Amino acid sequence: MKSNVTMKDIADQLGVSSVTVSKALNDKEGVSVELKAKIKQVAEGMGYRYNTLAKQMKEGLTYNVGVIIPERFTGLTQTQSFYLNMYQSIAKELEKSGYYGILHILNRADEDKLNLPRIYNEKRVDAFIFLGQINKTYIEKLQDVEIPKIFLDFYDEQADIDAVITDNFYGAYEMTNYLIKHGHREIGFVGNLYSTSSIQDRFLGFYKSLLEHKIELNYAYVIKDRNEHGAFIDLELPDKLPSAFVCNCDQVAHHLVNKLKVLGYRIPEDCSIVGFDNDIYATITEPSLTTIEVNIQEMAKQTTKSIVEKIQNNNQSFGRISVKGKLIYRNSVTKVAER
Amino acid sequence: MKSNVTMKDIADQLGVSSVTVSKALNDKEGVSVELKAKIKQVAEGMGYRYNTLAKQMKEGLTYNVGVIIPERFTGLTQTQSFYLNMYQSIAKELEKSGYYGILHILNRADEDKLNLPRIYNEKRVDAFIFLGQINKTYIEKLQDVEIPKIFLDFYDEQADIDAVITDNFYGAYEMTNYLIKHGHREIGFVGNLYSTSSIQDRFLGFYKSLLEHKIELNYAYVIKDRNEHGAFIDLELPDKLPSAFVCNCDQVAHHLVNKLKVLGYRIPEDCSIVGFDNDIYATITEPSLTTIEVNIQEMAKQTTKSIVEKIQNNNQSFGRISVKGKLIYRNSVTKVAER
DNA sequence: CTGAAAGCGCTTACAG
DNA sequence: CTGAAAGCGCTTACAG
Repeated sequence: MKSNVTMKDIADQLGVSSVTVSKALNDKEGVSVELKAKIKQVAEGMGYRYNTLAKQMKEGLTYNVGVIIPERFTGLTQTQSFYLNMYQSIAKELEKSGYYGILHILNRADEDKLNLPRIYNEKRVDAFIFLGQINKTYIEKLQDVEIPKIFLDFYDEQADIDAVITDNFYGAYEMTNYLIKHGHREIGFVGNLYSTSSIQDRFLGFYKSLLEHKIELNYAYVIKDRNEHGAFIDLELPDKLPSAFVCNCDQVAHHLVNKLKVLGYRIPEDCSIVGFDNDIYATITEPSLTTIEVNIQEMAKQTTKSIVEKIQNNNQSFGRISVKGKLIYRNSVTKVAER
Repeated sequence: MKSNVTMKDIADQLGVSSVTVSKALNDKEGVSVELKAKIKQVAEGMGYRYNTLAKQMKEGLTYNVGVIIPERFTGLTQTQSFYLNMYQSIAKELEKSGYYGILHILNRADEDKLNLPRIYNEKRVDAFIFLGQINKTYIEKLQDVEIPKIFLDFYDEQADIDAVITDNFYGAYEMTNYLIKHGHREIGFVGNLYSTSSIQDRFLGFYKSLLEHKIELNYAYVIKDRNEHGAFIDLELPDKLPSAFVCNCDQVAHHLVNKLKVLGYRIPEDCSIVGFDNDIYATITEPSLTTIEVNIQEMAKQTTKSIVEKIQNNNQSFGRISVKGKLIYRNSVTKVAER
């Protein structure tokens, strides 16, 4: 069980050349069936482990993909398991294709100073997946990056970079339709419209539903949930509450429900509330939240498929892929009360 | 900005040798200050990126560490962000030392069939961190693995493999002391004693506290929380409730609180309950849970430091490192009621 | 201070 | 079917 057994060692053992050993172990043409079997058997016996580095060097490919998550989405504060779950799914999918995902947390300083990850400068990865919205200026800086890259869970219209996103627009649209079907006409939205493209699109889907139903958008009902750094802020409620709120995510819906309960409102009797994401906050909220489930696995699958294709086919562009979510019906919505 | 600029290209550009370029870029001795500056400048100008593969191959080291998490700890079911958080901390720490963490989810089939991860057979990693308890037989199989390895968050007495764990024993001991100080004499424990070493140690810390206070252990108060596959089961409560329960983790404490509330008990007035981990379940439970905070960052730091040392110093052994947790006081404990 | 030579462990043409 | 030669992009002695 020596650790540094090479093909040459196996070759010497059998009195053949290392070329033949290479062919045999890789199941390539040009080795007799018997010799191939013999070689494999000896390799096994000698405890041979294939040295990927040599192949990588020959090809100039690492078979690693960098997955970059901005630090602000990863705080050790309980939340955001969404991104880690996504990373996990990606790691699994990549492995199926013979690739490996290297996680890099992009800290705020590097993001501000436009420092590219070291894994890039050391040629440790063949491509990048950016998971979670990054700064505008950093996105511009990415023009310099000469390997394939994909945005995941956000996109940028300026930069011509392929993206895989959840169908935020349609999800919020469907959700709002659902509320309207329940008689709601005064519906608020909770989220900072200038924070991320996801929130923006969810807002626009919400707005589209209002437009279709000829319901006027009341900006007094649009409530900011976070500051420009993405940190949650205290929710400022309007004097008069709408009969329902569409929240841009479950966590904020959770905050809102708790805040309203403290103020003496009953949910959903006095106010219906819906979330987005179907993360842990959807089920721990009392009442449990009607929400949109993001299809993490499908998103990971699409992302992996696309990035592998880009690596193998000359970085071809595919544009933007929207992965549909699914409406999950729970207990935070009721028919609008007669007033 | 050609992508495949090599040291040779830089050398040719300047009419020097690639050896000199190598020395200059690595800040080694033997290049004049002016030439070094010149070389660095030209490298920058040509968009040179260092090719780590060549160095890796020369050294026979990848500077990658495999982090293995058994699948059962990662289910996409909301929970277990603990392990992913730990992985994230490890990835960060490794990067500080010039290493990168490759996540591999060990699925049940591979675990049962004793298949070693492909990253091992392809020599893609220099060492392994096993995060979360694995099968006994798989642990035995690890004897064959000829690179450094560490167990994280569990250990095995048979296998002589170094481990970093949270101080389960002392944490539960302290917690139980705390309950006893509040007048509790009838205290239950919730957890399957045969499931993991963590649960066992927490139980034993709990038991030590009872012994020290001359309180008899009542097995009717020891409640199983999961089956042998680690899946949670329905909690079977004793006919007469103790005045307090030490739960082996926050999630189970959360279940227990909810179950007792449904049965009409008030927490903590009728029964005090404490958890372990200080994960999201500790704060979402109503009342919030008094618990032990596991120091994820410190554990990640110790693990990384140890594994890097093992890689660099001939796999030297360091035994077992216990990282102390911290008692977090919340609202799920009260003085025992007079009966 | 500078560089020619050899080598890390494979694979890819190409020749026999 | 089998193998000698060259090369992937560096670094490490060693010589000048």
